[in-house]
Amino acid sequence: MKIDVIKKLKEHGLKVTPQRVTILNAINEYGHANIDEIYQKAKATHYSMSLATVYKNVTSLVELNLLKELSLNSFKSKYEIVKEPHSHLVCKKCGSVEDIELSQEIEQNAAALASIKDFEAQDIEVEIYGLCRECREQGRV
Amino acid sequence: MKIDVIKKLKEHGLKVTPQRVTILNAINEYGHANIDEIYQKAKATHYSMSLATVYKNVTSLVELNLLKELSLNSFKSKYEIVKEPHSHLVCKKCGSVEDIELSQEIEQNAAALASIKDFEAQDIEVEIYGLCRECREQGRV
DNA sequence: CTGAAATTGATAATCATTATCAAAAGAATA
DNA sequence: TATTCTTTTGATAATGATTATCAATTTCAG
Ligand SMILES: [Mn+2]
Ligand SMILES: [Mn+2]
Ligand SMILES: [Zn+2]
Ligand SMILES: [Zn+2]
Repeated sequence: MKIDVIKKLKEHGLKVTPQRVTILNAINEYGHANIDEIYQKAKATHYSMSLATVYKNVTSLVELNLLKELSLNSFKSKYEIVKEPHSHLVCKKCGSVEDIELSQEIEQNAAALASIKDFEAQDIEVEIYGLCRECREQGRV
Repeated sequence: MKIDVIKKLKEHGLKVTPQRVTILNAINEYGHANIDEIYQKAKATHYSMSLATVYKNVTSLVELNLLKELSLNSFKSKYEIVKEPHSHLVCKKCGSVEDIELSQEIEQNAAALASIKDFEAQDIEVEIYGLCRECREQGRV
């Protein structure tokens, strides 16, 4: 899936720097990537890329809601480009993350329960932890 | 809710030390607590408690599935005593965590979707992020 | 009770993230 | 295109969080 990164940056009032474009493209290629993965891939394209620049940009892009952070048990947070709401399959062994679309009933059920508790629900995170096919096949338990 | 901590420890083959008992009681009182909260409360009961001891015990208790870790966006992980599966309301402002019981449809829906992707689902995490009543009332946006 | 094995507390080492700041680059404007 | 103002970057220092180390202490099975 191709993303018009430059347009996205302008929409959010951020200057279009080659570093930012590279970082967003790196995340987009991975689908879901942690800071180190982003840094490594971005560095391959843009040699002078600094780790501090990756941190700073990822943080501000999350605040601007252009990136979404996935806080995972046992692994460093992964980041993805914000798109339609969806859920994730997370492998406990290798940490891989895959998108899935959970039915909308859940969102509704969740929103209803939240309001009963007088809680203003804003977004729902669903992560299914388990083992991916590759890890099961390789007997990595 | 009272928990028989000593019994739990023995069941999991861990030695019953006053530090462990204190740590588990601290978590139980909070319901959901991060490392620092556990440390502070435990220290109040057991003066010589070391932060390293809290880290070591929490880590091993999570591995033994006696504690569950909640990895949250923007806040340090919180820990809770493992009980029946349930979901959480997480306030983006104050970080408070409250239990809710989502319908079982979700578990089933999730398990079904996971198997389609050839993924062996083990446990599901649902966090609803938003604003708690207290934070809304105090106009903390 | 004893003694082997596990645990603890103190703290050093390591790893992750944020802060600092001078130099470089983006973009608005003339 | 040149000027200027502001943001961003890269290098690295500072801070914060977590893990490792290890001698002393404690648990608990026998
Ligand atoms: Mn995703
Ligand atoms: Mn809970
Ligand atoms: Zn895997
Ligand atoms: Zn709140």
